[in-house]
Amino acid sequence: MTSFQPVLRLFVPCPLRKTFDYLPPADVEAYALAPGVRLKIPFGRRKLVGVLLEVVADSEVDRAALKPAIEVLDSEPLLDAQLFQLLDWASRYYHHPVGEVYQAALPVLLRQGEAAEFKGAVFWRATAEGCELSEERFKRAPKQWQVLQWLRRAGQVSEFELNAALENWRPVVKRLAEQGWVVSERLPQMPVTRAPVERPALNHEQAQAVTEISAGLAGFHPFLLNGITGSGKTEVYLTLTEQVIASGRQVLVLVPEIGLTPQLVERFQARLHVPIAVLHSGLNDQERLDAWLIARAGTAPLVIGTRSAVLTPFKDLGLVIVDEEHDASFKQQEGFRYSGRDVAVMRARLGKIPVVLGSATPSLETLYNVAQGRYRELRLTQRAGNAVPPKIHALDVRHQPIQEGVSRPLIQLMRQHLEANGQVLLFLNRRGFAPALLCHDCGWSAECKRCDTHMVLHQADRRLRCHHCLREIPLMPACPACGSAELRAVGHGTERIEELLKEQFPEYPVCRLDRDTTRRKGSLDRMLDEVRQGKYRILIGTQMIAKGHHFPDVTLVGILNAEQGLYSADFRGLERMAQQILQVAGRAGRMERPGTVVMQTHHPDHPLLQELLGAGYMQFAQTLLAERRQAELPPYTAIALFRAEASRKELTLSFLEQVRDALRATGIAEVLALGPVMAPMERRAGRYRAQLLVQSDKRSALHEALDLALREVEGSALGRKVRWSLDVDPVETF
DNA sequence: AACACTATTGTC
DNA sequence: ACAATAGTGTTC
Repeated sequence: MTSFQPVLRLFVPCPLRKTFDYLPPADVEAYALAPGVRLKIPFGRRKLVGVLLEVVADSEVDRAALKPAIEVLDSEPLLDAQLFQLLDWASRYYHHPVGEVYQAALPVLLRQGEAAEFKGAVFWRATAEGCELSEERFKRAPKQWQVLQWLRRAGQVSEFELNAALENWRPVVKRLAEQGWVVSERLPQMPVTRAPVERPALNHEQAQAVTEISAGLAGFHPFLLNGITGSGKTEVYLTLTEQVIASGRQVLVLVPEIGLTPQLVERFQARLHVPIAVLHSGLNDQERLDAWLIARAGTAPLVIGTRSAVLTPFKDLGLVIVDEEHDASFKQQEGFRYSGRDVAVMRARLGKIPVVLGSATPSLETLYNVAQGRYRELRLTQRAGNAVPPKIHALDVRHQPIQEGVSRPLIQLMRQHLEANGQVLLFLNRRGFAPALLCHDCGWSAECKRCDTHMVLHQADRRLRCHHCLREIPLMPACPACGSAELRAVGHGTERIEELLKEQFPEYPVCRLDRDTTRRKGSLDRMLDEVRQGKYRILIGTQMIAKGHHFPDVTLVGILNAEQGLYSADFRGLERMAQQILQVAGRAGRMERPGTVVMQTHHPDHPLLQELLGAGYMQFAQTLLAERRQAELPPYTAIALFRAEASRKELTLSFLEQVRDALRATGIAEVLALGPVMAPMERRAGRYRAQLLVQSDKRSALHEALDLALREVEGSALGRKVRWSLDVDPVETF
């Protein structure tokens, strides 16, 4: 029997590597439907929202097995042809089920079938009563006063602007609204900020960079903007963004996940008189949908966002900027494991527009692309105002009395700087009080029951925590093995250093910045403000302080344990260490007085460390690249990693052996399957973890082998018992 | 993944 | 005898 009714081919949000065919809903003319519209469909016993890929004359599936879709949800396609191309590429490149890739491109509310309709922006304004209040009333509520002043000054402020400028402003505004001092209304138009702007003059290098990039605005041109901290990369972004927006096109700025560097957003806001859509993790579903919709409609000429913003639809995208391109947080670490940076480059290629990758410490991948002539490098080597970049000194701590992780010479140096009225910043990438608890009498140590790791002592709340599975138990008064009371904290975390510093420098207030002290929303911002206002003189923190934020009054930076990167099991350990050291070093000082940066080390003679501190990052990176070439590691080869975990060790291993055998059975000689090996931390959260490394010097061969092997492995019985994933271009190899 | 169906073990 | 539950199969 033949039927002339056409068939709808859909992407369905489920982890199967295929599309699904449906009949059109009753009374719907299939050929009138454009690819990119959503449909509600029955799927098994559930109802899901799928995205139309195409309308086809016939299905390979038996027609009798086709179900009709329930309803069409959109009159216009949500995703355009170019985004289709991008998502299709991403699903093939990362070997991730298409349906889930499409899902990742839609805001939650659209996945749930909500209407894709922008209902207008919510504006807040001060009431007559609110306008009469004086600062007196807000002695105990400075945040409320700040917001109220802003609303009074601006007349009305949209939630987009509030989102962009303030973290966690909702409770503050809610308080004001309860008092009847502010009210909100929904207006159909988008906000436009006013306020005069100053444009600082560009130095020669900045101007050169702008000229070169804007000469390439009409086509795909990838650039590396390689600029040391303080060299004014942002000014280049701003100038380019102004140009592109003036020409009527949109700009996408991607930033790593670091509270979205409010400072960066502020600078864009102060400069551009246009609505900005900000996309970050702090938005609720409605806010996220609104931002997505105004980007798609073109109402927001500028979109600033983290990783997932690279999948946002645009009306007319003219430029992509990826700030801090080396940052590992551009790589999604679960599910659809894409790299926001790499997808951004592909997006620019498909859109025939330039992409600017900015960094003070570019990734080896990007430097390699420059060396290959694929990316054009633009360097910014001068700090604004002719400031000198800080020199990093290695402080030999061998044979030095080390008190709680801070050596005596460093303590003395701190005292000098504090007495000279400077602020001091210490960097230690380990939170908690001590990374281990040991019984001095019998040698027992506190291990996590579910992971192969020590429990970390958190002294302040007298608990032991596992930083890998989040399990926690109260601190025991005596050794559970021998009953001795001699339990000793071994090693140092930020909490312990804080305690030491308070003891050593009772006259100087100490601030600790780590995940434990900034758990509450907005508290990081508040503490950073207090630091900048000089409320604290000594700052101790984890990598949280290394990114984005700048502390002009800091004159001394002490790096306590960065050298552990020298022993990292991960092949990116050294690269990461170098980037971290330079990022931390760049936090200090202002133009007139560059900061002193001191790094404690047991290996002052280590050739790599000497090269980094002496010759600088670029030279160091060349050495690392040579090593990578020797070891046949990325960027000289392409790698992918199969990870597996299961409650039984043999299960994970035999699954990965099956994958390995499937890879070998493809007969593709250029592809090597290495392993499986157990993860460095074999057991985590009670499950055994292992991995299989797949490597090839031909990326196409790697993809082909992965495709074939996946087909083999996917339906296997073992594959269902084991939790597994495939990570193409992994940034973390465990 | 989410859900349902089937075989299996545990419990009164 | 029945229920909690581990193992399997299916999704146009």
